[in-house]
Amino acid sequence: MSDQFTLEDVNVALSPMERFEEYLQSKGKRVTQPRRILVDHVFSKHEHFDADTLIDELSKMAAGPNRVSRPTVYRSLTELVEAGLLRKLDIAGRAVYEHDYGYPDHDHLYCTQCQQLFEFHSEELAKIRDAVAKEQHFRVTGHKFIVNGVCVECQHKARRPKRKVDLI
Amino acid sequence: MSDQFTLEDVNVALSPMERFEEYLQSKGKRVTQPRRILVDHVFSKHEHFDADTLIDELSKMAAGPNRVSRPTVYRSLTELVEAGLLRKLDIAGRAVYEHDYGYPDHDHLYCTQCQQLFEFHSEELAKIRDAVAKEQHFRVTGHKFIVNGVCVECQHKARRPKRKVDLI
DNA sequence: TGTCTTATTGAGACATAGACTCAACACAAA
DNA sequence: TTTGTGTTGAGTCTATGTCTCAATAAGACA
Repeated sequence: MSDQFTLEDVNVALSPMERFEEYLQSKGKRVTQPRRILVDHVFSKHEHFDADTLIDELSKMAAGPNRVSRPTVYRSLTELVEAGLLRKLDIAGRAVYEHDYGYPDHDHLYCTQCQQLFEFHSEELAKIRDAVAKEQHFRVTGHKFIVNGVCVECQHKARRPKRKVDLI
Repeated sequence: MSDQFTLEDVNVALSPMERFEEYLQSKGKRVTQPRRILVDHVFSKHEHFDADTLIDELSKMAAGPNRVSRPTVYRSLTELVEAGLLRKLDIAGRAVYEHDYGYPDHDHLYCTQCQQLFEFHSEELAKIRDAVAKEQHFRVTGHKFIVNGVCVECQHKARRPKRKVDLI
C-alpha cells in the first residue's frame, strides 16, 4: 500500500459489494442474491482461485436454494473483471483470478514446482512498458508479466514430491 | 539480430529440421515423415500461429497419405517446444506458437482490437526480472510479458470493424 | 536388402473449461 | 401488487486438447 492517497483510493471506502452494486446500476443490471453470495465469498479471503474451485466451494457452502450455478459463476466472474473488482491471469493455460479492487498493482513470480504465485511490485516495469509502447505509438491498457521459475522452498526440498494439485 | 556471435548462435548453421533431428536422436526418437512435413511447414514462414490453423493448413496441403493427423500435430508441437525450436505463448487464453530457434529474444505488444502481435526487445526487462528474483531468492527459468493495448493502425481506423478472426 | 523390434501414427473416443439456450423466476419500478 | 425485463439454473453444446489402441514404418542389425 502507498503512504498517500491517489484518486484511485478515494472509493476504497466502499466495500467490494457496494462497488459492484455501483457497477451493476450503471449498467442497468440487477443486484441479485447469487451475485451477492458470490461476491461475499470471493472477497472473504485474499487468495488466487480458479472458476472450478469457486464453483465447488459455493455448492458446498449452500446446497439448498442459495446455491449458485456454474453458468452464473462464469458470468459473474466476467462481470467482476469488467467491473474492475477482479483481475484474470492466465497461468500455464489456466484461468486464475485475484482481487484487483483496492489492491495495489503487482506482478507475479510463478513457481513451476509447487504452482504457487508470489507477488511483487516494480515501478520500473511500468516505465519500460510505457517507453516501449510510446516508441511504437501503441496505446497501453494493461499488461501481464509472469516470471517462471522455482521458489526458495522448492529449491531446498529439491526433488521431494510435494503438494501438486494444491492451490495455485 | 546481434552484431556478434554468442554461444547460442554457433548452431544456427543447422536448419530447423537438422536441429530437430539432433533433438530426436538425443531422445531416442525417430525422424518420421509426419514430423518432417510439419517442421518444414512451420518453418517455411515466420508467423505466429495456433494448433488449429496448423492442422487446417497441413490437411489442405497434403490430403493423401502425406497428411498429418490432429494428435500428431499436438504431439509434435509439444516436442518442438521441448526441443527449443518453438515458443508457446498464451494470448487471451489461447495457445499461440512462434519460432524460437535462431530467433532473438523478445516480448510482445498485443493489440486487443485486431489481435495482432508486435514484437519488441528490452534489455532492461531482463534486468528488472533478475533483480526481483534475486531479492526473493527465486531461480528464474523464463518469463512471459505481454503488453495489452491498441496498435497505431487500430487507433486510427477507430471503430471501423475489421479483421476479427484473422491471423493472430 | 530382408528381418525384426519398437516408436509412431491415425481414427476415434474421451476430457475439460467454458459458452449457449431457454423456460421459470425474481428484482425493482410504478 | 402488479408487471416488464433482467437473471437464473438445467442441460446442451463447442473448442481445445488428450488418450487408447491396432496398424504402420523407422532404423538397427544380420
